[in-house]
Amino acid sequence: MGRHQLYTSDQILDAAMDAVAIHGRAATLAQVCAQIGAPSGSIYHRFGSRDEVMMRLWMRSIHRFHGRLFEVGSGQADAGDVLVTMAVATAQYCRHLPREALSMTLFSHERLMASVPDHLRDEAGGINDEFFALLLRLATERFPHLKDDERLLPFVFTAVVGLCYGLVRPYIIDQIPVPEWLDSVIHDSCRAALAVGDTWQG
Amino acid sequence: MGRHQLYTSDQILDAAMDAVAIHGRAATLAQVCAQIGAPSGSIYHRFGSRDEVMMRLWMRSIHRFHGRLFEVGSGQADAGDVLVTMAVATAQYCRHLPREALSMTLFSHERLMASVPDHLRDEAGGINDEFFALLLRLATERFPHLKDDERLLPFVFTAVVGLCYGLVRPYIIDQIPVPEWLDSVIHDSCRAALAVGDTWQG
DNA sequence: CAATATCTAGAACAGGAATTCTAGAAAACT
DNA sequence: AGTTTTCTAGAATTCCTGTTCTAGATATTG
Repeated sequence: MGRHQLYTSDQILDAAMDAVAIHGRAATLAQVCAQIGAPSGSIYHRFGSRDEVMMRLWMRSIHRFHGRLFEVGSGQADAGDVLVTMAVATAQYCRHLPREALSMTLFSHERLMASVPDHLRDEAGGINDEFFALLLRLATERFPHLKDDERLLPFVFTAVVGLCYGLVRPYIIDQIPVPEWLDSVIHDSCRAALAVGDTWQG
Repeated sequence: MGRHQLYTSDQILDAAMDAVAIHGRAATLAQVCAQIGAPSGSIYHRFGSRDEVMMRLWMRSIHRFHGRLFEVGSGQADAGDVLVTMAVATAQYCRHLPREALSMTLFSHERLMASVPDHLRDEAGGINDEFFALLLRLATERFPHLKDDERLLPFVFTAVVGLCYGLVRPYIIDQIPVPEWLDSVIHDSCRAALAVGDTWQG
């Protein structure tokens, strides 16, 4: 019942993604509106605030990205190989979907939780849970001797996601194509980074 | 002649650095003023605009950082070792001076040049020149077979600065201490990243 | 000491952004 | 058809920020 939506939520988020690509992370709601040709009222009817629009965009990008990582990370190969493959896949994902990747750079998870609308706090806070669970499984398989070491998850996250994301980020921000040769750099440096864990005492 | 400065330019930039640490990169001039207890007029008497304050802060941080890298990079050791040492030194610099490091994240060099006050354009545009010259010297020494390859500088910059900076960045942004173990991760992964260049055709 | 230059002080101004509000259009339901 | 619900439309409002402006304080110069 009721009138059909002229602009779906996803279309609005797409517009926000475009606006961010053009005007940077400080993109204005007016700029989002201009991007899709919608009046501000329609957007406020769907989202509670500008912050919520940006937050929803960020969360959608993270979810899609995690979806891709799950595809890669669910393989049955050796855990070490899977981890390296995930790192390379991250680079490829960013190369193919640069605007999605750009949207992921909107917030840092920490600073985010400081100023979230309440009704999004839980959802935003737990956004990494599933992914971290997968990562922890692979990590303990790869580094059984660090099973109870609290550095394990931060370490593996850094070596796989952090390293790759850090290398790709400048290209994403400046909207320059991610060069192909970066893949082999990521592959080798990720493998080397993981190998550091082999020298640690359990 | 004239009255003494109650607030030096450096003090104002320090205040801006604090404001950014507290309120993020969108910190307001009013927040900068509050940080040092100065009225806006005093700041506008020294700097032409808010953008110029932030730009000057960014440039000061970059210069100080480059100064540190020059100390490390001017050693007489093997070029490959020097490059790896520079990467590790970057991490250590960020650990010891996290607010300086945070100020460096204010802009990307690309997006910067889009909206610089004219009288700062030259200075801002050439800020990396000296450092790139050093890097190019080390790069050609380490990879003589890539002397005329245009990928050389981007590649080495990525493997040394980009990789390290990418790994450290999340800690800097979230103002979490950079863990000690990151140094060995950076050391090994930087070395591995550089080794990729050995496989390239000149 | 007068004159001048430099800086501090903070009120006043202008513009823009987020948000709210009211009216109206379009579909679904009875 | 009439009623209700959901959404569009965009003008109006409020708040806040960057910037300007004028007055006054403090040092230097002759």
